[in-house]
Amino acid sequence: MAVREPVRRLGRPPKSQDQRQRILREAAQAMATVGYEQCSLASIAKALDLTPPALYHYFPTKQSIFSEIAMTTVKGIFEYVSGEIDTTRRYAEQLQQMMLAHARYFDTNYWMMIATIAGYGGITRREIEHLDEFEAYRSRYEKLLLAILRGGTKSGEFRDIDVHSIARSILQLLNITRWYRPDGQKTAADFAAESFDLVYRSLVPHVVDIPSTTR
Amino acid sequence: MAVREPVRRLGRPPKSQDQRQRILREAAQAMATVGYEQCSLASIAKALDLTPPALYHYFPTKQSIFSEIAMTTVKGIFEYVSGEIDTTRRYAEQLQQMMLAHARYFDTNYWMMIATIAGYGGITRREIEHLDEFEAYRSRYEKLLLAILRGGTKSGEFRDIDVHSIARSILQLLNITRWYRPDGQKTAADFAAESFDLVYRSLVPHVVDIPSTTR
DNA sequence: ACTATTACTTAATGACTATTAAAAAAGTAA
DNA sequence: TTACTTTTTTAATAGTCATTAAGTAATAGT
Repeated sequence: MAVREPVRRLGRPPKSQDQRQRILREAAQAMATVGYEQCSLASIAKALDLTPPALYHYFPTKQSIFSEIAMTTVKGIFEYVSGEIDTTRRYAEQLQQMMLAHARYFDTNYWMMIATIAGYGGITRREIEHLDEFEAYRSRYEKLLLAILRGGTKSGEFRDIDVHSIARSILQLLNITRWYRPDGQKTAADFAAESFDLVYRSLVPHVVDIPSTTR
Repeated sequence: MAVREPVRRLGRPPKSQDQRQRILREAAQAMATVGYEQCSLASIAKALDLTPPALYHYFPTKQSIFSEIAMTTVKGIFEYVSGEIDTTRRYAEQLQQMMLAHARYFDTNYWMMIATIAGYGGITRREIEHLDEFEAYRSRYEKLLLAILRGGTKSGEFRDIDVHSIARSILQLLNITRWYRPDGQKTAADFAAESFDLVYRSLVPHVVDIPSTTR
């Protein structure tokens, strides 16, 4: 280990809550970048000019850091997006509002979102504290989307669709972790607008011949 | 360490190539299930009734096992899918052939596909041997899709689209690692058929009013 | 039966990691 | 200055993991 220069001492130490937030933000970026398992507490601590045990003053375990990131994110996106939908408007417009709001949250909470998706998603789910609460928010989020799709279908605004199938596709289109980069030309909202365009054109009731399956 | 019962000795040892394949298949499932970093050589070896160092008789490093999985997969899907496209047909049908073939490959090479996507994808790419060759296949695969979309656009079969945007969306829809489970009701081909329906309806040239953006 | 080769084994190594223990430093309030 | 709390440190622990070293058993060719 290289010799460390004397640790920076501010005139007064930052308030506990500030430091907690700094740790969460740094951890989110680290976990998003290299994944939960690969991200060591040492790397997080180093980025904050701390030593690993210092983190234990704020969080009991590494897992609890991730849990807080995931819970904050799933709760945050649900509350933000549901607040952005104007239920007095047409369903198509509600769907647009939802997709764009989702993308805006993605834009402004990029690392937290990626860390959550990367850490939570995948095939086998890691042990997450408050997993049931997490799932509950996720489920409510999906119901929000399903309600819009059902409404539009019943009112005749959309063609007769399998709402679960379409909802799955929409969520898949919105989770653009593979393509979106925060330093790229397009914002997540740009991608979402394209996705909405794709979906909306497909939902409009029109008789269309599908090529016969050639399996 | 628990005492191990005497190691099983087959009448004759399996041929080298068979054992290599067994290792690759077992490793793919392990990596797909828990992720590359979390999957230990010990767990792979144990599932094959071997000890970890035995794997080094067939592969020089853990990374090389993943590399072979990833290369086999990306090469395999490209060759299979490109062979399934009948370029004498209409572009819509070619697109359908491509999407369904992709899904069929997904169905029959499930663990390899998931291991490849999970291990390769994500934000930061791990060091992969022959990364350039891997990328080349991936790029050719995307070009296959772009060619179909461009053809359909120029021939007037599709409306005037941003082919890159649509291609991105289609690939996003096809990589259904979040929803598809091999033990579920629907096959990957079922999901792909739904996705094709969604995309195709959207590509058909029709003037459609998009709700005014409410950003 | 002898030899070379293949396919493994046991045992050890070194690196890394989350976490704990105990103490030092810094800040606050009297 | 003194006592107390908060924050962070150094040092140690216990575990896991990929990888290496060196030897052993089984097989095939002669």
